[in-house]
Amino acid sequence: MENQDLKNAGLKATLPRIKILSFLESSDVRHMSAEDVYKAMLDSGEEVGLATVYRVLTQFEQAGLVTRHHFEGGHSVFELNEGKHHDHILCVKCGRVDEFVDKVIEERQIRIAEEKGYSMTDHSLYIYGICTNCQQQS
Amino acid sequence: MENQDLKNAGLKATLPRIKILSFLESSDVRHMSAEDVYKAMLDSGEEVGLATVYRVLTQFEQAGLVTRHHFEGGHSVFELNEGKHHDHILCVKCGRVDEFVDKVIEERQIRIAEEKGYSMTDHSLYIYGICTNCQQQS
DNA sequence: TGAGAAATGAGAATCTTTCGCATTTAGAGT
DNA sequence: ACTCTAAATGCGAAAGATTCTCATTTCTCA
Repeated sequence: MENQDLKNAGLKATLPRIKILSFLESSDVRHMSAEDVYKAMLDSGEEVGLATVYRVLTQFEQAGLVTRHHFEGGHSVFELNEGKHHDHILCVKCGRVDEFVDKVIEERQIRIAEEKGYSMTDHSLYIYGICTNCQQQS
Repeated sequence: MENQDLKNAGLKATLPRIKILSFLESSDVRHMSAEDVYKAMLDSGEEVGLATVYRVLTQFEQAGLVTRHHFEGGHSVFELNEGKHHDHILCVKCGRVDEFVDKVIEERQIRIAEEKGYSMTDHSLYIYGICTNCQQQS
């Protein structure tokens, strides 16, 4: 039940939060902008303000329920955290997105932060390329 | 001479472009937002519009003279392309930026792209954290 | 069930970036 | 050097994303 997930995260179980969380969990699309979520709320007849969507997503991020990605074009997308951390590799032609995790890279990043005197809070790695399908076409 | 650099890049050698390029080349700060460049122009008494700064930086990017980075907070910074590739580690409190290169990570990335069937064209890696100075303050 | 704290909605505000258009300028040809 | 035309600029307006303000509503838990 979302109700409990929210409380565990230290958030009051309010209607907008429940609606948004359950929408994120039920959607097949994994990466959504705040606007996307807002529209989905309206479409399903819920009364939720855009400002609230932003607030809630930001809280979810801080609570570790979702991850925020800063893609090109100056807008962010949110992704539900299910399972473990991962990075992304995406096709510059068709937009396909795959995920991966690499222990070696994870470790090196921590090492680098240490060397530079930083206390690492987060990191983001995107590999851009052309996927198998698109290579065969051109 | 900037004049020739611009022509080589296929751009008319106009006053604003020359001013901006030579400013980028002479500054010790390597990462600057459009706003930073704009202010610098005003400070040195040049009459350049903010819109022009954006246009020029975008053209420079397309011409390969600078690289645009999408940092957190929804604003971009530009960096003059000199020398070799590198990644960035930045402080989420004060905005300080450091650079690094890690052979191991570079190699792993290529390997991962291969495994996933991608032909890698590019990649971006940002580590976020709190720098030495900011750790001591709070 | 009621009080107080926290959350929400709606629109205004902010911030970065882009557009539209009248005016100016670089650069090829004379 | 001089002129002409396309390209570039400056300015303010506009757009898009996100945040803020504050009056009103909703949770929580005693």
